[in-house]
Amino acid sequence: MTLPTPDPFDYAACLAYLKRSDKEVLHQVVEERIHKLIRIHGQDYLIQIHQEQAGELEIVCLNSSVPQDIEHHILSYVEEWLDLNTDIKAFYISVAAEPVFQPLIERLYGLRLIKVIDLFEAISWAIIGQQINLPFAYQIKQNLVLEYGESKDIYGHRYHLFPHPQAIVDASEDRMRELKCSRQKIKYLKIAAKAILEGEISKQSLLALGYEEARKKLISLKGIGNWSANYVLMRCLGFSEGFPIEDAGLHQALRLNFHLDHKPTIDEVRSLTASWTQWQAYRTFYFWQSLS
DNA sequence: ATCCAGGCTCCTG
DNA sequence: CAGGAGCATGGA
Repeated sequence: MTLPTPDPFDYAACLAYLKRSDKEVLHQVVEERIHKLIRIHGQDYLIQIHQEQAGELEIVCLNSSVPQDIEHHILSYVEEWLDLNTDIKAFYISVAAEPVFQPLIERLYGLRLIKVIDLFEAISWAIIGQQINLPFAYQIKQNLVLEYGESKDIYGHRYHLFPHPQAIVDASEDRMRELKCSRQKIKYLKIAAKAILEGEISKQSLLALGYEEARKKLISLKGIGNWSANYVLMRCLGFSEGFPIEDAGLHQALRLNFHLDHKPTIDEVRSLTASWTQWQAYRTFYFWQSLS
């Protein structure tokens, strides 16, 4: 299968983002090729993504043949994952008058906002990441995936899916504590898992609500505050207004790019980002990338 | 050692 | 309603 890529699109920048933790177990990058196990209609496909030539991605399924009617599901998955349908030139135009973005755009030109497709994974990742450093968050996520996620052995390598919500609902608290989740995180993860199982929230229903109502709906879950809600809105649901303004990484990036001598207070953050009235998600993502 | 991490809830005054 | 404690662990 081949997938045409939009202009601009920087495959190397995607790879750099996807490779940012060696504790990532839900995909791997091997010699410029991305490998990921995805489940479609209960069937597992190990897909490999590679850019053979500019302007298109080659997608191969490594573990089975792909039925005709599944092909477009896989292509849609990759399109959404790598955010190929967003007009990022419009983003560049929108920030053209703001000097702080010029070096970022130059350096990250063609970088797209990599998504987390699965809603439960996105919410869980937000909960896991609350108030701890990123390496530790990756450690916890890896622990949970290895303990509760389904996996498949293919050609001598083990590929994992993020845990199904039911597996987290059923999980013992003691075991989750051993896997480095705090008592709070355990409670919040179980609440989110239950909400998804019971259909109280779903990707489709949140998308239909629109940004502001979806934000409120997410915050109505215990353990999901403004930061987590906006994180999910930007990384999973694709809302361009998604803006986790309380984010510690964003604050560091603001300090760096605005050459401040201290980490900005929340009021200073609001002031520095007062002009961010559109493309908040991409602005945040590019600021995050400026740190690495 | 002390402080801060891709925060949130709950409790105070 | 603003402000602060507590949560839990790891890295700088």
